[in-house]
Amino acid sequence: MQTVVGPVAQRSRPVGRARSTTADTLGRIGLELFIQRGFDNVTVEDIAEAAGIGRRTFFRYFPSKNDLPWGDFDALLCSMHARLAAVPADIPVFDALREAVIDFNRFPAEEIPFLRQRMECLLKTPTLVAHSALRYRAWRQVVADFAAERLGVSGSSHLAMTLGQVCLGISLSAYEEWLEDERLDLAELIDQGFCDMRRVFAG
Amino acid sequence: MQTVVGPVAQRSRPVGRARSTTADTLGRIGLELFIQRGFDNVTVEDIAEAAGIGRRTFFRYFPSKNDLPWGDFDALLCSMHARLAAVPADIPVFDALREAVIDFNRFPAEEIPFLRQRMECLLKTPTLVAHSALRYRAWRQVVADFAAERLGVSGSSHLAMTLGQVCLGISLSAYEEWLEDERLDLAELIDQGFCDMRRVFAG
DNA sequence: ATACTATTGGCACCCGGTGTCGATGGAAAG
DNA sequence: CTTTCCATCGACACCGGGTGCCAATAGTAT
Repeated sequence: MQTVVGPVAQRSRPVGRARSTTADTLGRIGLELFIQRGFDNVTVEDIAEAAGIGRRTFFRYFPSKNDLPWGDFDALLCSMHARLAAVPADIPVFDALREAVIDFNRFPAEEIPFLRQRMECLLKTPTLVAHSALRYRAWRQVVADFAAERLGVSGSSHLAMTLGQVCLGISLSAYEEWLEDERLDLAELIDQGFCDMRRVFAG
Repeated sequence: MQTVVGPVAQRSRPVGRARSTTADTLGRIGLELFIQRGFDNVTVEDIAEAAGIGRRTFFRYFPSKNDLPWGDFDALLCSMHARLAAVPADIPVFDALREAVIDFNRFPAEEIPFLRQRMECLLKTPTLVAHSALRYRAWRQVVADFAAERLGVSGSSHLAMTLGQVCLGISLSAYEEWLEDERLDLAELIDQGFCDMRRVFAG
């Protein structure tokens, strides 16, 4: 289940022709174009041309045009996994999830403007909204596995999977709200989402 | 935001050439093929041929191949809206949502086998999982609008949108579990999802 | 018979994505 | 320096989904 890499992963073996670019630079070039012209108004050929490579080669760095904006999703998954693992064992599950999700979505101030653009692209382009559903699946599983362990159930149990779905829902809702107003703070919105759900669900 | 219709909607005006099929029959023919051969192994041309129409005409009944399996989604939306409206005003929001979501997903026994096949197709075909994300948006909004009214906030407020996301998450999780075991009851799974979330979130 | 009109379906075309295969260019071995 | 090796590259052909265009079709109304 590889996300983004480049031909045959990055073995440091220096044999064969050198790669002509990296997934990272290709990703930046593509995202730049998406932000400027809109995802649907940029063809893969446009990106390839801007990067000075062939159209065919693009698909050796990204499995699809849709996969470009998320970049290295596996890294995000690892990040989320790490946040969850870092939560002390004596914290209740609700708080553990809340803390981890908030922490996962904390970014240094200088990255915020770029994050806004990236998420604007990801959450307002129908094609990408759809495609992202496939990526979210893996993220939910990371949450589900954690919740399962804490609650003493299987990682594929209904309870664990539902918690994964709910955490994702709270995150997405926070992002959508966040995109509506420059002044809002993402972490606060996520926290508010968790607390709102606690309030409504507790009656 | 039309989903499925057919050329120029169904005005009963009997002028011009008669339509050669309906979205409903076309949908049944297509779904049958998807279930038999798998979504990715059926081309639009296959469906058109099986229905005795041209490929071009298919796209006048469904905006895309992906839209076929959901059928008349607007009808589902209306159904969900009706369930929510039918819940007495003195019921707490949590219970109102739970009741409505459960009721929305209640089907007569004879439809269950077919529903299983349809949902199997919708939830296990990556292309359709992705595309469905676009449809879910409208469903969540129906939930959000209801929650907003009950809670005295705007339909686009963060709280209302989050409740929409969470209800959807609980539903999807229940469906995935349901598909794993023939003997499970969908309504019970959804109920369990709501109660589990109440339990975990209340601490 | 004629006029009118919505639907149809064929055609050309765009774009994303894939299989194939020869060309490329760089490191290591002779 | 030349040869060998080989991963990457890029061109080409091809497939399938989706769209604009337009003439042909098949009904009703006059």
